[in-house]
Amino acid sequence: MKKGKISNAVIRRLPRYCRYLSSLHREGVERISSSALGNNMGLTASQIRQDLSCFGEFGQQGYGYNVEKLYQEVSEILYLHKQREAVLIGVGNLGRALIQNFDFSDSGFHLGAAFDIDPALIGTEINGIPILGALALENYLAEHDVAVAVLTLPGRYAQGMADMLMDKGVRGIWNFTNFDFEVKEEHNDVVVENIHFSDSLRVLSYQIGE
Amino acid sequence: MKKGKISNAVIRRLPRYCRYLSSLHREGVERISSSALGNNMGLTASQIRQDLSCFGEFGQQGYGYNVEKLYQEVSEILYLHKQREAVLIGVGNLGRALIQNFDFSDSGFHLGAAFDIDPALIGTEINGIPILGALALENYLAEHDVAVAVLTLPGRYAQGMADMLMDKGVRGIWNFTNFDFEVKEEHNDVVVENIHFSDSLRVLSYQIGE
DNA sequence: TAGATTGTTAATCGATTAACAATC
DNA sequence: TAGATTGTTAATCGATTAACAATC
Repeated sequence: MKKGKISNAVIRRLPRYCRYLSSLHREGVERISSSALGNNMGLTASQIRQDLSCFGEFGQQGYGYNVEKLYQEVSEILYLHKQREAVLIGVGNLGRALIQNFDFSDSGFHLGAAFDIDPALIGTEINGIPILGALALENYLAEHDVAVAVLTLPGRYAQGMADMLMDKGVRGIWNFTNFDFEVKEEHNDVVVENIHFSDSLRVLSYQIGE
Repeated sequence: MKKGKISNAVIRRLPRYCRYLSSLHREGVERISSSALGNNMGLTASQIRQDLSCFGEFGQQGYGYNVEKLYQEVSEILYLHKQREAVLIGVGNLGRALIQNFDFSDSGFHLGAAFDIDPALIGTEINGIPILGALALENYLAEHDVAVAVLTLPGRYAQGMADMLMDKGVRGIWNFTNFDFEVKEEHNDVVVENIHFSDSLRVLSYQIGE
């Protein structure tokens, strides 16, 4: 798996490849050409070959790609087979939805604990995940190698929480608050992935018009 | 507000401009130059001026942009002042989270009703929004001019539901299922905006590595 | 072998950045 | 007026598409 500098555009397509390949595999499809996959996904064959060639040579002339093998390759490129530690901060409706319905292990993470300030929640479990008090967080971070924190707390707490998490060595933040927090110079190796619901709906609003 | 063909890259930045301008306005900032805004947002001054010039001339030489005015302009470009009708389909954890916590009117929509198949939910209200039975949906769509449907149901129902919605004239679908449904040729004017949680976390997974 | 399809190099297209005359 | 900053045109950079020799 060679890696030069992979462009963001390519990286964002990888999870889609993953999903399509997985669904082809489930349907029992054994092999697929770049052009067939392109038709499926609304991409050009060229683009798919170009994308994949960033990471290696996974196909065979005259044959195409073995679906299962390519799926495995892309999964590994994305590190989906790992089990890095994650915590979730803010057990409101959205936090609870993620704890109950989202499969973290599918994306290479193990959700070890969730944190909240509500005394009624602290000490309980949801879907087998312990809910701990916010005061226990720093200690938890010191004792566990937490790679990623999921931020599902009210936006006004996002900056302070993010600062603390980064100071404590968290390497990635999956941010669901509607706030783009600042990342200090010293933490510019921390990866932030934002899911801004309202930005998404506003793009839809623009496109619908009227 | 002139509009040629606006690129997707530009459109996706508009909601961010909106958020930053709104926060500047709240902080009492009256005017801002493209370079100052660029520093704020991590963009170049050129890019900001280029982006805005797609829609008109909102600045003034030697002065910059009036924050409040520009905010209003961008809001209008995004149609945030409208109140188009929306429905939500699938009142699980995520659906409930959106109904309770998400401000649709902030993005130019009014959430008129939510739909589910759970008899325990049907007939109740959440946050003032009536929860109706799935069987009532077609009738509801016939009687209301529903612009957008929010899909928060299990992925296996996404395709069937999307087909029905598009047949009934819905113009946009905000898709939270982890499934990219097909859009029939006859509906290629329907706008689909996907929020794929797992794609997002997998990008984070890739970037974190190890 | 002939047909299919890859990986890669070259060509094109589009988006970002730089430069600058216009002007507040 | 002098300084600042716009909107826009031109230059650059990067990403997508096309072409094709290599080869299964």
